[in-house]
Amino acid sequence: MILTHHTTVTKPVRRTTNYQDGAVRSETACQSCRSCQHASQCLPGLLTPDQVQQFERGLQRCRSLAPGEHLFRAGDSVRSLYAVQAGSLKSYMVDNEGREHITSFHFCGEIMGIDAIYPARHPSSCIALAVSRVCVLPYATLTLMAQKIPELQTQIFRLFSREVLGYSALAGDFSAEERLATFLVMVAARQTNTESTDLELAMARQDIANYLRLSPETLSRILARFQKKGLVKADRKRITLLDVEGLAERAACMNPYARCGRRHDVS
Amino acid sequence: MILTHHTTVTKPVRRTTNYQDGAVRSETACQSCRSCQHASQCLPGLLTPDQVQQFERGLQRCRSLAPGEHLFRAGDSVRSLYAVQAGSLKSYMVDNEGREHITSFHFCGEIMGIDAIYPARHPSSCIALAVSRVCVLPYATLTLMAQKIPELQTQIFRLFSREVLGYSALAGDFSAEERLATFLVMVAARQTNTESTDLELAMARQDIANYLRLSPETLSRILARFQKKGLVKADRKRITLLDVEGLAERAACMNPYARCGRRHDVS
DNA sequence: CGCTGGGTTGACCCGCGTCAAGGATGGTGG
DNA sequence: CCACCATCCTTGACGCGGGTCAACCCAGCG
Repeated sequence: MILTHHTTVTKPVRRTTNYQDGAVRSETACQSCRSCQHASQCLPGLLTPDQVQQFERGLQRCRSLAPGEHLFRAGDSVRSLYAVQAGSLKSYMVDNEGREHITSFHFCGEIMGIDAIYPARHPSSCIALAVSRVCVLPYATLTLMAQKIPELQTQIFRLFSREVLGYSALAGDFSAEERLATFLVMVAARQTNTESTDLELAMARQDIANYLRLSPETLSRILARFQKKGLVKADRKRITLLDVEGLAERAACMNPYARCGRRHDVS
Repeated sequence: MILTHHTTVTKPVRRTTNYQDGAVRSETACQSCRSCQHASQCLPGLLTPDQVQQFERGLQRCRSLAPGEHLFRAGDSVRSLYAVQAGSLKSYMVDNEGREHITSFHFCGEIMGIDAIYPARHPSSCIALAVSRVCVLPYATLTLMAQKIPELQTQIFRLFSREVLGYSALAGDFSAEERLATFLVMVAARQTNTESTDLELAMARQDIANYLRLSPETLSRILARFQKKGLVKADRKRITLLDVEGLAERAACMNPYARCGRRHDVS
């Protein structure tokens, strides 16, 4: 599965717009959800073809980003949520010590900006890791449509829930090895349209380490250990999961995308 | 601010119901949202009095829980979400090593069960820390009402967003001291109806430590350190924040409930 | 070529966990 | 009312996992 800019990012009629903030952004007419291979994991996931059409009428714009380009920055007011159509991005916050904390990565079919709704401002910044394209989902339009299309509302709830779930998987007190294993298994599970265990990660080791609360050195060492044990094969940004079962074991089964679902009791 | 069972938990007409699973639960007619002091932080937050009345008609039941009683368990299917009306609860997951991981605490006015929507089963268990009462929000009813009352839908989105926000605050790579400071400041901020910095925590040190990914011993030591520095006064479960400003500094300003909102840029 | 920036590896060290002992508190029964 | 016990919390001694620092490697690129 390809996550980097090698993903087919077709570029339809482009126009540039001058925004209030002085930025010049490249936006294009929106791709049809019906032709989008990630639609089933995304907002239109539960909609009938008619409803998809109705949904699409509300979405006018997409936005293309170069690697390193910001989609939004912490402090920006929320006009829109965004869905990843191609490429991948990361959200991060900078604390008052100046340290960067990556809070999540965003892959195809995932929604960005959910954390901004409550405070009405983006608490985190979002930046493209590779050439990416995102669907712009004006928040006002989105809520209106969710009002009219029950299945859309349902799917929004589901995707918000998925977001919460993603956080809780790595929130616990796990060892470095467990966190990395969880990360690998989860990223593989989040790939749409493929059961492939061949990951082409767009982010740098540094970013993965930061996200997993590890130093790059530790990440490197553990990856080497996994490789020695035959769990993965890592060649720069291409990581192949050779033993998903073994990784899932090490992940302490905290991957909510593949949760076993059995009951756990505690006194 | 009182978080334990000392909170006034009035007990209206009670009835017991035999459920499919064999459990006998104590449920009572629902308290009116209009008489609930946490309503403004909760689902009815944005509703007009008329809409609140409409909303209340959809909610029939409350449920009372004794300390240590489960509201739901991991693996249960989702019939309802829940709102905390009195008391406090914790959500936890047990990994396949048998270790418990507390994913969040729930205080008055907060919604529980959000993480269960996507997988349609509860990934986590939820247990009362003190005598508590929760409003039962049948999921089907809730979505229907959100369809009819736009402001309710908006508030649901906001509260889901708040949930995401809560996770991201502690997700980063922070020191033990920073995490504890963040926790204290956030818990204080989450108290409804009071600006008090006097917390009566319902959970044991053990639980706080687990939630913060610390050993109880480390938690104890850091609390002692904070006390020595005059930041807090801790007497068993009663913790008084003496220097919120100083705590917020140490929290690395990652408290999303009191976020400064200034722009942070990274290369 | 040499430069640059990311990735890896090794040596060392520190923060926090672990283990163990010793309080404090509260519940229970006599 | 006190004796007893269980549970929770605190404190100290020590060890380990993972961070830090530094050197080196390696690919890509001008």
